[in-house]
Amino acid sequence: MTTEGNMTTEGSEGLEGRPLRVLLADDEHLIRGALAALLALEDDLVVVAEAASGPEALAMALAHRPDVAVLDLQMPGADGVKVATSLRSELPGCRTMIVTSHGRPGHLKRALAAGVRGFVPKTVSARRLAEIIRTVHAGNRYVDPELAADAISAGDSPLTVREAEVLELAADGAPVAEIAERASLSQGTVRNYLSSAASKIGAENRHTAVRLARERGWV
Amino acid sequence: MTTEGNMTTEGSEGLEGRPLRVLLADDEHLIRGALAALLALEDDLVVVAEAASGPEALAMALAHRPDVAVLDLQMPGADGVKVATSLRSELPGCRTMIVTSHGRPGHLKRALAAGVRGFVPKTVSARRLAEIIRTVHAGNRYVDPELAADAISAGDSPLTVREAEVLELAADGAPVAEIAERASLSQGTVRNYLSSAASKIGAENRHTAVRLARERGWV
DNA sequence: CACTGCTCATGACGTTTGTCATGAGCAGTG
DNA sequence: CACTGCTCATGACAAACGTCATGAGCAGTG
Repeated sequence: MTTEGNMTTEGSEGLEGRPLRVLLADDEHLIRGALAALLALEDDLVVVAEAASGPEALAMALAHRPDVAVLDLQMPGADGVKVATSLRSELPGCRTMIVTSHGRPGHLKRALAAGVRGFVPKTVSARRLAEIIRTVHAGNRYVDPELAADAISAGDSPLTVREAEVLELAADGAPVAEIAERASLSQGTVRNYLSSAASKIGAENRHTAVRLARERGWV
Repeated sequence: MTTEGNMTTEGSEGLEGRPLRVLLADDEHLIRGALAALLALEDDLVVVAEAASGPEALAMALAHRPDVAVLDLQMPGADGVKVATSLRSELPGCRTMIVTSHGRPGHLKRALAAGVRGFVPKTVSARRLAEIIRTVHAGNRYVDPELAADAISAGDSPLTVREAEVLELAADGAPVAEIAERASLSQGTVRNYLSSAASKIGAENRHTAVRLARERGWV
């Protein structure tokens, strides 16, 4: 029922002698395999490589030189954006796009800065994903409207580099002393950064500040 | 390599006139659709319903009366375990199983207590998932070995009811005063509970305590 | 060059936590 | 019934934390 039949519309991109080569990177076997199966139904697409981690995705990309790399945002080793950044320099001809489960606004900015040309949540249908892959391959960009709206409403991070850095070190609930050591800063400085970051974010303490910054993709 | 070839052993369940009816619930369209496509390849399985949220899963189950409900752990509305609990009473003939992305040990216990008969991470292959669906339908249980090992090593929660309760209220970084108010306790009592919980868990402060308790599924 | 903003630091202050001792009331168990 | 363990509370003390004022060095901008 879910698979509407327009199987007849084959080779819409015209380059029938050279199908669009896709790399699939996602740490969840089940999803990756399922995705590969669905994309295989599109006859102008061919999945030439699969990867389950960031580094593996990179290696596979270099080995198989796909046209488009579809990267999961959260993967062990290196996340999708990091992989995209590496690919940009090491395999410039390869377009990159990110798929994500729970899209935080900030990641979109990071992704676009990394040269990613597509950014979609996993709530899209496979049919649509295939379309977007073609769009991206054609050199255009595609960003999920809802994700884009979120990113705009979340706005830019008001945090300075160090503030964000220190806040991130505070993420696991470590005491100031430990943060100071890990950041090679004095405890006083750490407290100052934490304090200003929290007040900028509008949080009462650093822990809620961390949470809010996470939600807005500022860390 | 992972797919050992026993394709020839078809119809192993014998009931060829009555294929195994499956309900699929996952909030991610892409994954759900892909999964449905993959399961459709197994000729003794048929996906009779799909749902994108907890309540929808419940409604769909009651409407289509599947043999097995495959539920994602994290869904909007009500999580997989809650749906399983409801199904247990409202549709006793339906076996339930949970698939999860990032399996926390504690969920397994909750799931088993809710009468769930299968618990697998999304890292399994579709072939294996199909096998497990059959296993579950046959009345047996299947729990991913790695997840089971994690659950065992994480052990039982050492926290008392109130300790866990207060810890949960502390989850979003709220100050003690707010926790006390929300729990209708004195601030001193809250601090005591927080303190004892943290020391039981082995954390230096309540924030890491919350994090660790979360990881172990104790909250 | 003056100006602004980020970085890093110190010292001081009051508040919030974590920790400990102590005790009362109230289940459930042997 | 004695015992144990959970619940809730209070008070007190030290340590950790948040906040503010202040200042030096250093990059980038107009």
